[in-house]
Amino acid sequence: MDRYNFKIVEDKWQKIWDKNRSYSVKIDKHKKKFYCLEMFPYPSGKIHMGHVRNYTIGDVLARYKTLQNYNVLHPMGWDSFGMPAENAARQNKLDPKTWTEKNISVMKTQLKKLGLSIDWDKEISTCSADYYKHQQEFFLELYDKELVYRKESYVNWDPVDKTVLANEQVIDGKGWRSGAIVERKKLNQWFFKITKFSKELLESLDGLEEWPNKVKVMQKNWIGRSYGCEIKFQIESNKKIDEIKCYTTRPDTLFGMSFLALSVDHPVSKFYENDKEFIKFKKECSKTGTTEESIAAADKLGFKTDLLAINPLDESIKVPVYFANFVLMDYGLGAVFGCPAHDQRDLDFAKKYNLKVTPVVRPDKDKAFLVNDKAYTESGYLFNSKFLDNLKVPDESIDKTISYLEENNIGQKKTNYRLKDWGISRQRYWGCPIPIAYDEKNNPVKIPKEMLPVKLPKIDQLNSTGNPLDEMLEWKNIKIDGKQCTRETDTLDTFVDSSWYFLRFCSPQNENYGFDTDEVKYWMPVDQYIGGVEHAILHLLYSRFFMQALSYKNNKFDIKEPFSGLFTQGMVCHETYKDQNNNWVSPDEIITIQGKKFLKENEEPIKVGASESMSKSKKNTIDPEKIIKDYGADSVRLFILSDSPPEKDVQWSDEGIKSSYKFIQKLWVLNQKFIEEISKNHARNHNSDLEKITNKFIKEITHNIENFSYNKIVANLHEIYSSLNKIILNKIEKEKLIENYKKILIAISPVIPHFSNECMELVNIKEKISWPKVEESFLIEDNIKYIIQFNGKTRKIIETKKNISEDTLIKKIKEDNKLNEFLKNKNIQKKIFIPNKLINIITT
RNA sequence: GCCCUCGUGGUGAAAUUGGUAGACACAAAGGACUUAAAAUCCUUGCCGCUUGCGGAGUGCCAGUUCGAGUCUGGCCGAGGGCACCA
Repeated sequence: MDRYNFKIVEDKWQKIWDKNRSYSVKIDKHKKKFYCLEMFPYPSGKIHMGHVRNYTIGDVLARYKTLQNYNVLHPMGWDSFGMPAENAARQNKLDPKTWTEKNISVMKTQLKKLGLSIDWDKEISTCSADYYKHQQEFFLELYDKELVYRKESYVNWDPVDKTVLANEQVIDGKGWRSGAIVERKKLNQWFFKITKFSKELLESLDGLEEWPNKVKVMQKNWIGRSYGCEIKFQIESNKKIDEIKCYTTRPDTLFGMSFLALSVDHPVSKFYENDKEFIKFKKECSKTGTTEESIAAADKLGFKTDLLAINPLDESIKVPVYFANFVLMDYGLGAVFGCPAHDQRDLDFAKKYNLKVTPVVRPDKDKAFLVNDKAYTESGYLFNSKFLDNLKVPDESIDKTISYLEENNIGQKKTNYRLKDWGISRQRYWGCPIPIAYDEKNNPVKIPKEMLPVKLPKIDQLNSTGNPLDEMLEWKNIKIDGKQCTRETDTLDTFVDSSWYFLRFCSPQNENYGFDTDEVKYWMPVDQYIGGVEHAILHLLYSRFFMQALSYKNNKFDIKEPFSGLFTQGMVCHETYKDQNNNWVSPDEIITIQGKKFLKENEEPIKVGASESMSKSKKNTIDPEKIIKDYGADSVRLFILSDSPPEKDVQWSDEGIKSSYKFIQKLWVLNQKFIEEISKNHARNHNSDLEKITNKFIKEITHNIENFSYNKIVANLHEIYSSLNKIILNKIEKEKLIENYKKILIAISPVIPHFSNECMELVNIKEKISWPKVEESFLIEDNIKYIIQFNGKTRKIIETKKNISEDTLIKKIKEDNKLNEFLKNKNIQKKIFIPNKLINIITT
């Protein structure tokens, strides 16, 4: 028998699919559509195992849906703007474009070797002007709808690299690349008004039934809605301040107020901008502003003003006003009233500055209650609160207090969101230029539509620091309507690129606009989106915002949610290895002798560490290209799906991939047995279990694909192999054998497409294939396995005819030598009889 | 601190509505074939007594039930998210 030569077979089928453009699709209104999308890759150089897993999961689904006669859109593109290209360009002294394009071509070849059913005619790349031209139009569209604005805001500034850093690029207060201490710098930045849609983005999460709950919860928390109240405080002062407004979720604790705290950036701070002590205090506050943990752990600091705030519920109570380091300007109103008894931060602050602690909520109505070191935040009843006394906290107390405040024009009910507007300016070269210029008075001017795209100027070599666009005077200076202007040199955050690419895939060549309305109407929304959970908030929230923004004031576009189904896959992990000096060692440098691992070089023993997600720094990566070369794409696909459910992490192992490879070889042997068997001319049997086995398999595999239980599909493959292998030489009727074998080959084709296509060709399946239907009639069992329990313990499983009566079953039990023993000298107290399943006999 | 998820053999995991716990694999051990090795095939979760059978068993402790991996409450542990959000 021949061995299965995956090299020849896989290459052959990939060429056929390419040549026939087998996966190119067009709108077909007679067919149901299915849009299957995996998060597109950043072209960093080579594909990694994470990509392999992501795209295999998507490909199984796309192939399955195609076999179910859906019109399947399964495209691929490149998220090709971004920092790694700039960094690589700086290091290697070349143009980011050259580097990016080279990577794309390498990775495209690699992806093709995985045998993915991708419509390559729809390939897009976000760094191409054909793509970002439309993004610039969208920017201007949102600008016209007042969903884009410019304001001064603080950024993380790396003074050495002269660039803005994202929060996650600041490690312990230092730039990740330069190591310089990051400064807080105020810059003019462009923002998308994502907060305008806070309510919609939050509330429509409930309609996303095919999203993982985890992701919805994360987005909910991120948007962070709270219900509360704005309260006006009259101020006693010699300055021109008459009132300060605070936001609170606990207006019912107002009688417990003992101070008012303001953010150092609060408008009132302008009265203190010449106060030396205040300037010193403000500086002190900004020092503790780097990592989030340090903020949380930081001491409460305050600066006492000469102002007094009047309690609006009792004008005789006057409390001091402080600036405090724990009050944030960009949440609520940048001012809070302090109620130490019922808020831990306020209590810490009050202790430090010797302020009054007046409890106003107590757990029991009539018992005395004191607060010592721990603020009381539980439910209870109001006291020390005059006319509010005895209200139930929080059920009555909050609403009643708000009503009172509203009636007396002191406060107003208010819903607040934690979500902040999306800052989209990046002081970077390799990104989409913002289509704006500034006139002589520095007012922003839109670049007219006919002057789009604003192309990124070519660059031979990036300097080591800063944004080269700043220095390109020829490019920067531009005349708009005869007026001399200067271009915006910031580029857009690359998350903007990925916020609408799924629309572009519907009509990637459309020139007039980012997408063709008919195409988008047909294909959108994405039925199944698949990617890593690390994008749970940013990318997925931004994309949802983009749909809100496009449909806002636009009657031609009404897609509010881009992804109706979402699946977040786990990571690919591998054991980690260290040598005797605790240096990371890569799996290729190791040999295994009798289950123990040694360094190839000098046979020094290796310390085996925990399995962790593959990363270059831990040297535990496995190169998919090499694995495909050694074992073939089908083996890799099979292994990456086996063992762990796709939403969990999977352990890569050498043994595992080898066993997948062997399994495909076994299937090949089986295929040869089949060919030989049908060529024989011997007498054949009428009866066989083949239909039962096949239909059970089809039923299970269908159920498992529908539920993303891909690890179970692999188990199904092993099971069908084993059952088929047992009966294939049983002289089954030829037609029956062929028909069932064909169904099996089709059902395994989404997972191992090259192999099954080759087999189908060899066994002469030529007609158009589609997903086999389960014929339930074959699954009806005549015999039933009865579980026989005594006192809840299973003692035996006996096979009987279907639908026998309880009495008949009892009779059978009494006839059974073993079971009879359990009835000897016992009284039957009770019987639980579940027809065709189980009997539980309770004896005493 | 708050929120979410998860605890099943040596390992990754199955168990669709509460009804045979450990499917399917990996590893290890033993066996078969072989002059030998590789490859292949078979057996093996634990504790007891020779096949067979019995007992315990799904992080821990209770509860509901004829019956709990699955449902309820409490505790312990791991992972993830948010974090001075008023």
